[in-house]
Amino acid sequence: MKHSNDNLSNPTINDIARVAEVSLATVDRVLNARPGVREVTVRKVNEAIAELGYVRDTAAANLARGRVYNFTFILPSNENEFISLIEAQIGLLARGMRHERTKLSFVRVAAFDPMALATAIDAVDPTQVDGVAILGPETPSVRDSISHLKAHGVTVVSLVSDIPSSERDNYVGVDNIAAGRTAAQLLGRFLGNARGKILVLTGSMLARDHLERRLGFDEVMARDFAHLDVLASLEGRDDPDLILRLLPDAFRDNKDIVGIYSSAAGNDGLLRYLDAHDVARRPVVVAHELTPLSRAALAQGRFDAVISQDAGHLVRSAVRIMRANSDSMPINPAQERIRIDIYLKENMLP
Amino acid sequence: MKHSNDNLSNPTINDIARVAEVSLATVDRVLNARPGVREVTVRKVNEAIAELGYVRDTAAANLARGRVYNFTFILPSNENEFISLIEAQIGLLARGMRHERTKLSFVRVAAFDPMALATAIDAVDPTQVDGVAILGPETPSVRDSISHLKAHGVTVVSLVSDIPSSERDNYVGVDNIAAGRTAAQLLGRFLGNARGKILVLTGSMLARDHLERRLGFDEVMARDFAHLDVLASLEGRDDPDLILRLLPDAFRDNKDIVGIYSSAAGNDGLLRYLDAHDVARRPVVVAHELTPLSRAALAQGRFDAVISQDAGHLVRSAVRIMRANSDSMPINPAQERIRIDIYLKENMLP
DNA sequence: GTGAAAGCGCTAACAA
DNA sequence: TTGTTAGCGCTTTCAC
Repeated sequence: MKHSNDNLSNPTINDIARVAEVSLATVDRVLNARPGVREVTVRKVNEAIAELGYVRDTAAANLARGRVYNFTFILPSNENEFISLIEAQIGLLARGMRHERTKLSFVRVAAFDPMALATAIDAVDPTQVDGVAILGPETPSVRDSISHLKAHGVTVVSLVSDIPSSERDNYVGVDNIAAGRTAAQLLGRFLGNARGKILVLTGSMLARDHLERRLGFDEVMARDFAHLDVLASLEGRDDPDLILRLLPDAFRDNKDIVGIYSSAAGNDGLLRYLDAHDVARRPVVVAHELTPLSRAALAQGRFDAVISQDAGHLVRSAVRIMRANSDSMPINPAQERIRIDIYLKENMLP
Repeated sequence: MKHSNDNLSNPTINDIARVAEVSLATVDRVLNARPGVREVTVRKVNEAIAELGYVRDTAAANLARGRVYNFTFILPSNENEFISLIEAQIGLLARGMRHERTKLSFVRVAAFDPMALATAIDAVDPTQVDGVAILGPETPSVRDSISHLKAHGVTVVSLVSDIPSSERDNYVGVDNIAAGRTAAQLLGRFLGNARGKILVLTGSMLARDHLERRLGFDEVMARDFAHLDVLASLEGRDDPDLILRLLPDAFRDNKDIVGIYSSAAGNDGLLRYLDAHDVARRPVVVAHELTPLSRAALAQGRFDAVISQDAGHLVRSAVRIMRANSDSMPINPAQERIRIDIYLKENMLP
């Protein structure tokens, strides 16, 4: 039982030109919506395109154009292993795509600082850049800057943390509400019938991804694990030192912490605290993003599970989407859906 | 702080020809290792290539060649939701790649039948096909058939279940030992301090993926959960009806089954049994592959976790690898590493 | 408004 | 053994 797909060669603009009885140049003008073609001619060409089922060969088009894609990532500049991972993947992909007419660059701006981010977005030169991927807070100023960019024909995607109220073309990242739900389910199940309090570490109330995680977390905690007492979020601003300073109070005020959900960055602070204060009954810890640090913590049993998203996939996906948008080509949503990865000590591999 | 990557235009064969003081045709001959070029000339050209850091523009090359890639998948023909998912992804990708000079087809052969598989591999016409992806058992006859294919210049990848003793170019699928370890960890943790027996359903002793999963599962069970009693594998041959017939005996002989690891296909049989025999204390169930059935079971709380691998990624990866191999181009191992996905009810999404 | 022709980077006859 | 030339599918001057 064989299934094959035998449409020998696809139609080219030559075929269109012949059927529509016009020249190559005219077909090209219609194809690229260039002005200066009579209505009638446009229709003739479009009919031929429909009739033959023509699809443009993007590779050939880019070759002829000498087109070069220019994409920029705007990332937070704080110390953050996960962001470093993304940065590394950008560099890696950039090397690989130098010979595919695609240039990647990145800028780092102060974290959780909407004005700095807006300024960075405004600094993008629409004549030089085809697409921008933004990782940052969702605020009116950021929305305005994105709007400005869009008005100048730049494609914009939000990365890791969505900015749905803006005119961004796509969001590249996990469903953070579902990620929070997953963390809750894992923590709840791993705790078995233990009772006590759950400490939640977050980054910033400005960060939509952090808020969404908390939302999903609370939902499942309330629904499936009502016997556990979830504390208010500790806002660590992704800063290990700040977290280290915040934790003593939290543990003094709450003697019976049985679980910790570290929903943002700065895990180093948490680990340092736990190591120093060898708590009698080690709490079950679920953290975010597989990085060298969380990987080690997982291996040593200091973290029980890590919810993550693949930095390589994130970057490749963002670039594929920006490229497709630049060419007004469709994307494959299944390929671009970033999965919520769950890592236990056993499946984190090399 | 901006990082950019400014090597304006890349060198072309024209540049090589000029530097090496030869014609375009000669450069092409060297590039494609065609015969009939003097040693000295070859060296001159290669030096120019190295000096200029030339990298061939594959898109342009394929355009000139009119090259069409032809890849075939050989899949088992039993009723199996996961295989159907793969098949669907092949169809989907085939449609998308019709305009990228890539043709995909598939054949289905009897499952767990090395001779049928070998026959199917032998039936591949090396003059028509550039690459073959094989999902099937690892036996001497299969190895020989693969060897024959390789000798005729066809690229071969193993899919889902590896065939490492063969000359296959790559394996596309998860690390099944790690998958088994993960299942054990999940099952063990979810069981808390419950005690009793663990039922393991497998497909066939011929299937390397099934064997590897069992291996990893036993390893972690013995190490971390020695208080649980893991039973011998029940060989269900991925057949729901067979599984349904096997289960009553298993449950009669073992009154205290607290956990089930369904490591292969045929989940429908397991679910039907569990529904019909409403066991007092529902065992914790970890199964493999996210399919419509296992998805529903997760949502309803009949499965506690599902270990999976993304069918779309599997197919895209196999095609990318076969394409790269056909062009003797490097692959990006990070992009091709198939992740062990863990699904709970909370993160399976649409 | 429309068309002819050159050319993007590479390959493949065919000559020499 | 090497070079010349046409052409893959598309874009882009520059004429008409």
